Amino acid sequence: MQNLKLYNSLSRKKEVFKPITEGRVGMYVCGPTVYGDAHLGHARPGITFDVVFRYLQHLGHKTRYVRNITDVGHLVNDADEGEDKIAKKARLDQLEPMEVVAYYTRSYHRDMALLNTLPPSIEPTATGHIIEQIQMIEKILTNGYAYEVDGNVYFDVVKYNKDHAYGKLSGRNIEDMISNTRELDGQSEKRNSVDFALWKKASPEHIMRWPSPWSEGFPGWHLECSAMSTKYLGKRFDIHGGGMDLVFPHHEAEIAQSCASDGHDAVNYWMHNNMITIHGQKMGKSLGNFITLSEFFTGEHESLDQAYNPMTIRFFILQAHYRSTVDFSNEALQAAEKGMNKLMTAIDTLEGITTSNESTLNVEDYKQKFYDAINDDFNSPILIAHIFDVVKQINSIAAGNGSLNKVSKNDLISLMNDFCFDILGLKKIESEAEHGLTDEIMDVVLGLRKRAKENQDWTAADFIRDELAKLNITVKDSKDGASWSKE
RNA sequence: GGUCGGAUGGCUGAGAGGCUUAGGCAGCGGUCUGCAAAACCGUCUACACCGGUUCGAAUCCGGUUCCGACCUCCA
Repeated sequence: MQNLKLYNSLSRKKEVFKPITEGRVGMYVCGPTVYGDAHLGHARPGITFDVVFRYLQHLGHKTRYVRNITDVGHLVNDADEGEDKIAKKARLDQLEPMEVVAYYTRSYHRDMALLNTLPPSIEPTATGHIIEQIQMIEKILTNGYAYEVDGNVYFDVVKYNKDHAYGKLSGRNIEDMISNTRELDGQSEKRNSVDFALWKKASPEHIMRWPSPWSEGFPGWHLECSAMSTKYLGKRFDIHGGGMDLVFPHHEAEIAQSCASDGHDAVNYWMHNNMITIHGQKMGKSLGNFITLSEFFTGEHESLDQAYNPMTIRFFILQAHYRSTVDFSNEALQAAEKGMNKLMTAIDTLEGITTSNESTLNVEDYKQKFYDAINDDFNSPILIAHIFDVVKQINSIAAGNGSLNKVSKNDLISLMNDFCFDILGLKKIESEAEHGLTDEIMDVVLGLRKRAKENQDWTAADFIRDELAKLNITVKDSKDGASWSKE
């Protein structure tokens, strides 16, 4: 049994992970608001928690991974009245709100699949859980931690803070917040500036609306995650994840809602991934400095020198620890691309190594190092460093400096498969458009070149290689003959 | 202003009191090769600044400067 430690944002310490129920893990991660194409920033939690999900399963935990799709409820700040982000986008595009939602949900799924993230076990939508949200509001009202004003329901943060600690996740105290929060128009009906909406009455022109005991309207910003995590994972569950930018107010509000409704915290471990930066600044929707994932995949963006394979993006993100920022640059991405190719080539090389009786490589040592790295709060950069030690060993052995016996070779293959493919979720970049005949044609071409070389006709041999290079086909000569690879 | 985090070699990114010169990319020298490519062997550049604690500090403490995140929607 492996001793997994993870950093809990709530305690600000690494803690040994212990599931509430032996052998089973519940994990909730905040998903996207589907009103635009996913950008590089969305890839971070997608990949971070994909590795968590994969590793928990690798350890034998039956894991339920819930990631929501927010298709209602977040308000745009520049609207006079709280206007729904998706409703606004819909009106701009002259579309039905659900049309916008469906379009961007598909786009998100496509990008996440290209990044080789496993689909979550359950992917609930906010609009599909209006009833659950209303029920939760009723419970909070009954418990006295919310109040209604003119069809709107607000969470009473000040009252809640008397009985529970509001702000414990983000390290804030309520007095500072009250004195620091500026008064905005239209908030006068709240008892305190720190209170937040659980239910909002829809203005006449507002498109997305549902009936409720208080008004025709829509649920507040933070409620969906509380309602849906409770529904699918229970009143107590193991891990809640999301981006660091959600710590306040979103996750703080979630804690308050759960506690106000059920009397205790719902989450045992809070995990937060850090941001991706560009020129040292957070890449984000509001700053407008984001590059979408599909732009990365096609290379169609003025800041990009080239197109990047989704696996390059994945590897790039995994080369940094999830709690550190990663700075985007073409240089960094190109370095990741080369490193990734080197790793994949070495895995192919390993399969082809001829075994001998002796083994100069101790697989168990590396196995232990691999597990130690991933167990230490998912330290993927350290894990990758160890993996590259193995890459070096593989290449050394292939070059004749060392040997591998049959058992070690098989162990090493399965170790590399487990960690590179199953846990880190990398996959080989499949060559595009296999026509079936390609291999045969290349055999003919390389056969011609071989004959030219035998005749010492270097001009012809180099011509063939150069022309193939123009098609992004690299020819490598070795003692056993020539091999080729695309891109 | 409040809360929190960061500053590491050409780039990127780990580490967190003494043996990691982490790792990747780039550079340099060599081996191999008809020449390349790949690979192998070897190798250079580092811990923002100033004090302090310690036998010993990139790592702990205090201060300084700079940067970032959150406090409005954000992954």
